[in-house]
Amino acid sequence: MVTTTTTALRPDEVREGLERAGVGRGDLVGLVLRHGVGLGLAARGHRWSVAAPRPAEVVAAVEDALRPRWVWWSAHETAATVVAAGGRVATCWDVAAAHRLLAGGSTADPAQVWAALHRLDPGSVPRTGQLDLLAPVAAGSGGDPEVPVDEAGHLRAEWAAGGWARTPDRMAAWADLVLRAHALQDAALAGLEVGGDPVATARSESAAELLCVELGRSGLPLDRAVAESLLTALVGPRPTDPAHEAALRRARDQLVLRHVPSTSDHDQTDLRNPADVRAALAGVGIDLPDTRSWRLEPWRGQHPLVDALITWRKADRLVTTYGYAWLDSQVGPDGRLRGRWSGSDGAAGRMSAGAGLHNLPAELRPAVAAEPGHVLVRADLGQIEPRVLAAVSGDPALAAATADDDLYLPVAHRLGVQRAVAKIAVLAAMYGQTSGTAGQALAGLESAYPVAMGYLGAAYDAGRAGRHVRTHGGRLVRMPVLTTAGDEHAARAAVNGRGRYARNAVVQGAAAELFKAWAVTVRAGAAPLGATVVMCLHDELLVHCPVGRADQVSDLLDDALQAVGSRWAAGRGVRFVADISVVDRWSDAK
DNA sequence: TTGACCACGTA
DNA sequence: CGTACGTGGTCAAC
Repeated sequence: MVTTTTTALRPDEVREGLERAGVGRGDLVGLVLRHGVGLGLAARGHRWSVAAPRPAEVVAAVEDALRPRWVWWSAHETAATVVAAGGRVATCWDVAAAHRLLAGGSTADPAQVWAALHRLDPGSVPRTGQLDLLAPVAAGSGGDPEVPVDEAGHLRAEWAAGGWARTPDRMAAWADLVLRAHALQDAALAGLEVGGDPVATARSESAAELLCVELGRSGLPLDRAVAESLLTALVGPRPTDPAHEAALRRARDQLVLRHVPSTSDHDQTDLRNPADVRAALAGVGIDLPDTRSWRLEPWRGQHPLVDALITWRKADRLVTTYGYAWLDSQVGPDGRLRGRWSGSDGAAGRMSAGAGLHNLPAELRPAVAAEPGHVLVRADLGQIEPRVLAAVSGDPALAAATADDDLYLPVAHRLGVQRAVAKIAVLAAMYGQTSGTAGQALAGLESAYPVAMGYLGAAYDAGRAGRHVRTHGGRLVRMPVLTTAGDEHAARAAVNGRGRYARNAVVQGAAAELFKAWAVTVRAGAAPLGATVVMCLHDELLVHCPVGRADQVSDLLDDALQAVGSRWAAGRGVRFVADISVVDRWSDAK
């Protein structure tokens, strides 16, 4: 292996070096960088270290000329610098994302990943305290501190804590390490036995992490004036100062409290305290185990307190979570709502987002609007979970049903039941519902779609037994270790709960993989159209684009789905459908 | 200050 | 006795 380390290269010299090493489109290039310092690169047995205050410019030069697959420890760390500088790269490998796929869970820092790839005990990963940071050289655990791997085979804590950027040689070595991590991950993923293609999943998940960085930076376009007027209509005027805010709050509370009988201590009733609310309800003869809205709903009209309370809850929710404070803190001066995006939070690997992006109440959605000269192209996957079940289980009968735009119609026909009954039964099967009216049709499902039901049953059994499961694309979903409570009944419920969790995870997780593959394919095709993905919501995509590109973006959304679907579920004969519409406001669609 | 619980919005 | 997430409220234990 030839190894060269050079410092103080210009961007074009770096590109030339990579070209001479034979790096072309899609070839792997390990990348680490630190803004204000420089970057390390590694490819094909070579390493480079570049002193550059704006390393993103070097990345951009290489991207434009060579379009490699960038390999980084994590997009959130490395790509953030590139994206912040306005840069854009096409493809990548995110070691942290690949690790979460391989090993489950959410922790994926370099030292943990390295340990897992070398089958070292995660608990033995060397850690550095603050004192060690002050004396970095002393923190090593044997051997040459300029070698990133210690004698036990772990990454050195001092390197992992940021010391990798201390010298040019270290940056080059750190870039070389990330390439080695990739090679081990690639081999491990290729060896998994699942229905899908784990290496392809890792690539898709990597791009999704990159998309998350971009989503966090670009944000969701919001019409501030509309948001402002919606809030005024829903929760009242904008408070002028804290005293005014408190007065408005007391006035809102009073609309409920006046219905609390004076026999009880209604001055003491705190509407935000469920125990107080429960006591107040008891005072008017309504004794409930809790005060959840669905529990209150049947009592609507029985006593004015209940009605006032339900109304108050809704408004208070909006004021506290999506009120003017939210608008002021989360929406930038450019009218963009920015949240922190995560590519695979939680167990099943769905995307998640902060700043209320994923639970924006329907009432506020009219405020999500395209900018002047632009439109939003909205697309949501139809009946995604049963279609995914057909794909991952390989059930030919259920796959045949996906030929229909409405999958529940052929299922209902086959079971000899109404569509509504069929739908409930299918959902019940996927989510593990045991109570309710699905019983009869559920039995029909077992005989009509034995492969699909067997797939769900196997996941359920694995979950109950505490065995981890893998999704179609290869994600490990870990089963929690149950705390052995003394109560026999509670223990049984916990075991069954874990079974439902696993049953749901293999469907929800696979759907998340398909969705992300779709989203990143759209991302790739959107760029040349001047379009950007601005929202991902489990089965729904919002793309912001110039008015004149709307038709092309619509086609892109459908084409991408067909391409991804046939690759992701090759040979399974499953059809995926999307409802696509061009709108000015998010709320205009459906 | 932190973690538990409640409650509720989205899929 | 469908699952998942994020957020913000109160309360009890620090």
